[in-house]
Amino acid sequence: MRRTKQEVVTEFRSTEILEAARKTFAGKGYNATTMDAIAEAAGLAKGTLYLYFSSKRDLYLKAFEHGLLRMLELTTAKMQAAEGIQAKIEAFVGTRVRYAEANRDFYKIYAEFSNLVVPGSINKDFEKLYIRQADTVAQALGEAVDRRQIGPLPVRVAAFTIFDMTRSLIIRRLLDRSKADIDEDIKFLCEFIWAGLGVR
Amino acid sequence: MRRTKQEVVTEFRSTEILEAARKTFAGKGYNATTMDAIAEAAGLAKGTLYLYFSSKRDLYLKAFEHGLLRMLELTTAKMQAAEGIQAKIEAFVGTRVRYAEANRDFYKIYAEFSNLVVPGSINKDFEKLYIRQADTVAQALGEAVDRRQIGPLPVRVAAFTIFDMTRSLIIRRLLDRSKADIDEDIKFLCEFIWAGLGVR
Amino acid sequence: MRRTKQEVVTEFRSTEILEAARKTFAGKGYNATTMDAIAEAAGLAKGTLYLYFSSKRDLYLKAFEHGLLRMLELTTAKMQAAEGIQAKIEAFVGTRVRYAEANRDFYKIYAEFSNLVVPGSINKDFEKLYIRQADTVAQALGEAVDRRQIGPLPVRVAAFTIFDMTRSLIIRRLLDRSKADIDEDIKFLCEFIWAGLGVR
Amino acid sequence: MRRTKQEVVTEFRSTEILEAARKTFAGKGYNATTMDAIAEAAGLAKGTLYLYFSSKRDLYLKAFEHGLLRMLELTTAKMQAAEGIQAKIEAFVGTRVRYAEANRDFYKIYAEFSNLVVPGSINKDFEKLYIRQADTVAQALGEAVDRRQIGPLPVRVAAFTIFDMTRSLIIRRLLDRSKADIDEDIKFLCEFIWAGLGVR
DNA sequence: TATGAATGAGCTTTCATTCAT
DNA sequence: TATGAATGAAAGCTCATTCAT
Repeated sequence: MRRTKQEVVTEFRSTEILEAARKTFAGKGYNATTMDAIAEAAGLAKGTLYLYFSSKRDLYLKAFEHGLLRMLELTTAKMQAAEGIQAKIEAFVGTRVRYAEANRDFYKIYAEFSNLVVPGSINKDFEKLYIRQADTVAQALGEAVDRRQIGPLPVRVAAFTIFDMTRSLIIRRLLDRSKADIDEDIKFLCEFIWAGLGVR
Repeated sequence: MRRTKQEVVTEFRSTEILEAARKTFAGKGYNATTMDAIAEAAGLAKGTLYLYFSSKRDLYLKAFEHGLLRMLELTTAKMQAAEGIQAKIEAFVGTRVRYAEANRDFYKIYAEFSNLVVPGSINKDFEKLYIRQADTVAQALGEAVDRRQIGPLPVRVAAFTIFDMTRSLIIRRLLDRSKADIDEDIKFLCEFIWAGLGVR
Repeated sequence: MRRTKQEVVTEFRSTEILEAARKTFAGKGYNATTMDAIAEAAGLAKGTLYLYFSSKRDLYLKAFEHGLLRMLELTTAKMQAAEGIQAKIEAFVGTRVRYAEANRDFYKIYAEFSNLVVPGSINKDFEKLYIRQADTVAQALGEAVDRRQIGPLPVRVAAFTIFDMTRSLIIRRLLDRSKADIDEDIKFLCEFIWAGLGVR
Repeated sequence: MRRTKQEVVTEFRSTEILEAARKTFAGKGYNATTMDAIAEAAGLAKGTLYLYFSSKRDLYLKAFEHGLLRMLELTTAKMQAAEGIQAKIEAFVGTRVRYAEANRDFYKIYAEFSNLVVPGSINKDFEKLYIRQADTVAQALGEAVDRRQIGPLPVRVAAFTIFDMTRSLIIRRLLDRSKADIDEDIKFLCEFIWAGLGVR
């Protein structure tokens, strides 16, 4: 029982730090963010960060992981709840765009590395997550093909495409390049995707 | 005439340095690349770099600019040569994907900052270029709408979408996430886009 | 109480660094002194200096400021204690020459910039101090004139002259150009000044 | 004869460079002046400077030496022409203050190092010149004492004092600390000195 | 557990000097 | 003689990480 208490405290601290890290990284980007800045944002001493995270890189990854997993879960849940491939795609796009909109800090972190071509230590960790996320779409598409809801198509390629289109929309919105209403943007993208798939 | 000789030498050195910079930046990314590394790659002393470029940032931008402008020109040329919106889109996608494939170094540099959400001094320089590139598509779409070749649609949003989809494909290929043949990938994307636009 | 302990340690470090800086600057001059050299003299790492002082310029100024203020205070105090303009001038000259003699390191730093004609960022900081110091003499002279202790004279010009003569003597001694006893030098200068003033 | 022609050309170039160096050093000070800047001011290539002067330091010294020697000659000549110690002192002060006023560039260079206490390579070269200049006054004072024109006094100390007072006045004027007319300033100083000497 | 002072490798940039032309 | 491209040592400053308290 006492052990649990320990854990609770530890988790509380961790969360606190991750929150501060998220904000700071989102505001300035990975390189321009200093451990000092994160520590200050967390109201802790710099050394304390190292009690909970082994390095800046680790902290960055963890700060990002939490939000990513939540987005993943949310997306999966909504997609499962949806009936039919069209609804599932709408669920995928809509959930993600809205989640990013509601968690701009998180997504800014994500965006910074999400299509970094340069190999780097951080980069590798993202690869798996990327695949995993795209796979949720691939699976749905595969099922739809099996059920003859849509014609045959290269499932993985299509999934990647849909995934990337969604991410691009999100980034466009984050950069204020889109002045449209969020629902409009989502609607346009979904129809675009749907039409794109339909032809096959 | 003598002046010209000077210029030739200068341009040669510049090109040499840009080449080295391109490779080094592409291999390690902006932050992890040191001026030392570039100098070594160019077979020159570090100080020499500063005779041709005023700062690391400048060198980075220039290394990238050349390739970007060529890609832009190439794209524009091919699009103008193409008849009809479908052919134009194919020209856009095909030219860019092939160019990136043939100039992986260049595109890796480009990718690093192309969707950086974090505000930074370098970032701003990219904004204009991004817009300019997407506009080539927007223009073509606009004309096509005017000529009733395609139905009415939000031209700018569609242009951004097409632009982003192309970039995403390129990055996917750069990251070896796509195992498909390049022509296949292009074909799939073009059809997807075309179908996506057609629905409207 | 704990806070105080902190402060004591911080002040100790600061003093330590200032001491090292003073010696190094005095030995080599501002430009030839490197932060590395100061760090080594202080027995600390280079980065540590920046925990206490924001820049080389800041460190220089602070190293110099302390001594200057003490000299200023001392001079003012001794002048106030003295009765009559002659005694006040003697106090001014004597205090300063003796203080400089006892704090050669400090004065060497001071001398480097004390009459720098070339405009520079550091230079400006000295201008005010110069004026302030000369004004202590100007005030005393003004009072003496009011009280008819000395005849009418251009108070500010005279003050600057006295101030500069004192500084020149100090520098002469610092450069070992004077072989005379310190009291002799002071006596000669005071009589010279006094006679110079008397004529008017 | 041909040799002479050579020399003339060489001297012409030297003078040209010295002129440029003088201006540049005067404007920015020794450290902030780059060889590039001097070369540009001289309308020559950087490498050319090294054909005439062995180093930056050498150039600096030479740029300064010329003006100093002229000032020395002028001072000596005027002093010799003057009758009586009072007139000689007036000649000394007046000549120098006016020369400095007419050659601000030169004097700014001079001032930068004229009372630099920090030992440095440049510094030593100044020592001899300083002594030599002060000695012109010492000599005149010595003669005056011998001829009973003034009472006995420590000749060297007095000479240094007069020399330094003159320099201080010049610097004060260069720094715009004096708003007085040049003749007024000279007159005040001469009277001050004369009275100072007279008492003995 | 929490601290934050201390570290020092590493960064970009400058510039006096050299030397092949 | 004149050039100016090339050099490379050296500078000031930053910051992730450590560790004694």
